[in-house]
Amino acid sequence: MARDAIKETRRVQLIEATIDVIARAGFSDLTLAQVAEAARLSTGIVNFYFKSKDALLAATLEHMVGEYGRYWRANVAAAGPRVADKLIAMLEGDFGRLVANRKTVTVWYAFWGETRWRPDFMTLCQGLNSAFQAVATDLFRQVIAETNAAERDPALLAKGFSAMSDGLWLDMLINPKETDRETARRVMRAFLHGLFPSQFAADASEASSSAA
Amino acid sequence: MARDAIKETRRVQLIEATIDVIARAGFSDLTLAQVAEAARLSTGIVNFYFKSKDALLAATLEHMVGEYGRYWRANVAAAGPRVADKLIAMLEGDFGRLVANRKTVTVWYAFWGETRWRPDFMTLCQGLNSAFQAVATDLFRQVIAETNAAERDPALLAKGFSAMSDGLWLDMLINPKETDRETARRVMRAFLHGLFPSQFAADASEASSSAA
DNA sequence: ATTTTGATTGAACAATCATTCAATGAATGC
DNA sequence: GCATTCATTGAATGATTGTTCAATCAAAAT
Repeated sequence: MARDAIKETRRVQLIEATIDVIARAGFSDLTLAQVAEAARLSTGIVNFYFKSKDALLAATLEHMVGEYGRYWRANVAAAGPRVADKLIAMLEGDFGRLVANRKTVTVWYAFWGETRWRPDFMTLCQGLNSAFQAVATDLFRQVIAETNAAERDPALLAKGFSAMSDGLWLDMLINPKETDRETARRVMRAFLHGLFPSQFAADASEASSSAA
Repeated sequence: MARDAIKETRRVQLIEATIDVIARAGFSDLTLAQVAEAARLSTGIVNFYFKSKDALLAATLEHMVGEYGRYWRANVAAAGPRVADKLIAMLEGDFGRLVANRKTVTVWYAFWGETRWRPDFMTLCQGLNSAFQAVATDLFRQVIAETNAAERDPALLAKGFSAMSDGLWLDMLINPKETDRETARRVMRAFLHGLFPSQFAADASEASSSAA
């Protein structure tokens, strides 16, 4: 492999190994030896490519934030033509296979659990959250305008929308038997339909899970 | 102090010290020496009252689950007379000073971040979640009956309600300047009012925060 | 072909920390 | 009072692990 291509290859290789190890062993049991082994490299390698274990973890979160950010932005951009379709795209993205799988959600919650004590983590999460909510707020603003529902507050709705998504991920983690991707999608759609029945279709199968 | 009273006193003392240390240092930096110091006892003490560090952490989560469980059940029981008032009580409880403060929310997320790899944590969180959602489902069922909204699914609404609450806690952690207790309450009320305008009052100040 | 540069290894080091335990001291039972 | 029980201490231990670095190996440059 060419020398100048190696550096980035190794960085990504180690970051992906880190994600694997977090998913398998958790944050508090993660060791650099495990990361190196998952990357099929030797133990000293991490400190060659990253200043420290903390730096590796920060780079890993940065990687995840970047990937997720590109993902949902692309989803919104591709959706349409109605504004409601863009909000649906955000919802569907959040509960699509690519991100709403057990491994990815596990790792997100591992990072969120540690964010409080790592300013660099905090900054990354804030950026992600703010951007997501800002776009959602703008979309809700347009839906509100279209439905002449001026009494509704788009920022509050966006916050609730975003928060419900994160909370449902937790539910998927803790109660996987009761909350899967499809159920989570239905929950989100139920709220959107309830708030703006003219913009968001009722889920035909909505009432079918009320056996609980 | 009487000998038989000491055991329980020390247990609680150590558990509360553990909560303090988690809040201050985080899960991954928590050491038994710190816990002992916070409890103003000596280093060996934890292994006298708890089988291991893991056992201490499990007992700490159990303590928090117990306290929170008694708290929201008491709130629901005391609220009324309308069904809607009981749901409002759940919401107000979740964003009252006692639980929706920075320290408590921090520690909850620290535990959730680790839950995935600790079956005992998982079981405790599942029980809490299930009970909360079961009661919320029952309350939504009654609200649906009162409003002749048979097309609504109470279980889905309860899941969304509960998830939004957890997600807003995360927002309070990550973005404390944009999301405080009062904002979170408004978010929750906005959704309830939007879904069942006849049962949940519109927040007079709802539209005042849309400057963002 | 030879030299130089830089990636990679893995053993060694130093620090941290959960756990153990012999010693201490205070409360309880007699 | 005396003996006994048991809570508590804090130093010692052993295991784990992040980090360093001298040695090795392969690619690039001359």
